[in-house]
Amino acid sequence: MPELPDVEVYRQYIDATALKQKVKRVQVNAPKVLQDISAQSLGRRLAGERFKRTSRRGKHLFVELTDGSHLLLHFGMTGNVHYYAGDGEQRPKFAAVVFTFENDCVFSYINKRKLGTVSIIDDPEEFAAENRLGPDALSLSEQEFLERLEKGRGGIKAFLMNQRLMAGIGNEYSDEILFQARLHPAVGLRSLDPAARKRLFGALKSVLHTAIECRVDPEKFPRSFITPRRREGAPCPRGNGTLVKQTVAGRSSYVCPQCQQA
DNA sequence: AGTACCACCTGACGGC
DNA sequence: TGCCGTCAGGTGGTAC
Repeated sequence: MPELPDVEVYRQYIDATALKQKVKRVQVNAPKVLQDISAQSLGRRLAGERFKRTSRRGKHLFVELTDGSHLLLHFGMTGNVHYYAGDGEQRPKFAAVVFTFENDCVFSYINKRKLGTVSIIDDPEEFAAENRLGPDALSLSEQEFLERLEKGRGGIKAFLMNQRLMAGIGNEYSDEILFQARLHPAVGLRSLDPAARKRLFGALKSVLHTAIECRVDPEKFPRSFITPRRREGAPCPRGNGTLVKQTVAGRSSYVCPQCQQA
């Protein structure tokens, strides 16, 4: 799940729960997710620190600590977070890293497939530069977006998912954006006319904003979205036919052949 | 520069 | 019910 809207909702969730709490101890159940840090030193770095404030860039979530360093969370394909009272509720399944606070509440970084990342970094900006992460997709102006479009050469779906051009869009939301913009994912950037370019930018913003407003709950998504019915043979929300699945940019993609011409 | 493919991990699901 | 193959919303490396 975790693309930009999901990670934004996780961020808001942390703000509403674990923020300002002081860490008592850290338990690492899946050392695999730790990057450039041992379980022991993660615990040492965090003990006594508070979760001061959160930020996000694309699919990366940062929690600033009292000492100015940042806890970095990336969720891969199966990451999630959960906060609960330590005594009553039982530890969620697949809890990879568990943070216990002074108030005995628990913040859990969950990751079933362990493809995510937990680390401590000095500075998110520096991290983004080192990893060549593009600007957050929601902070991108139309002009910046169009400039990037003009420089690109490949297919439109690969463009949207390229984290170096803009950060945050993954497989699922790229399909939704392209459906809303009525563009086929395999269309080459250079064949897009100005109206299509503008439409794409509008769809990008509205899809991401809408998903966040709905707290990424597919049941709350507008009827016009394909995400809640993301499977082959599902009806096109515009009543134009049925969705088909095809591989584009190496990923499973769902398109309405009537609305989205190749 | 862009794409295609593999690897990383492990669970969920459908078919037999 | 049980086993097996297939697929999964991310990312990074490698090889064209």
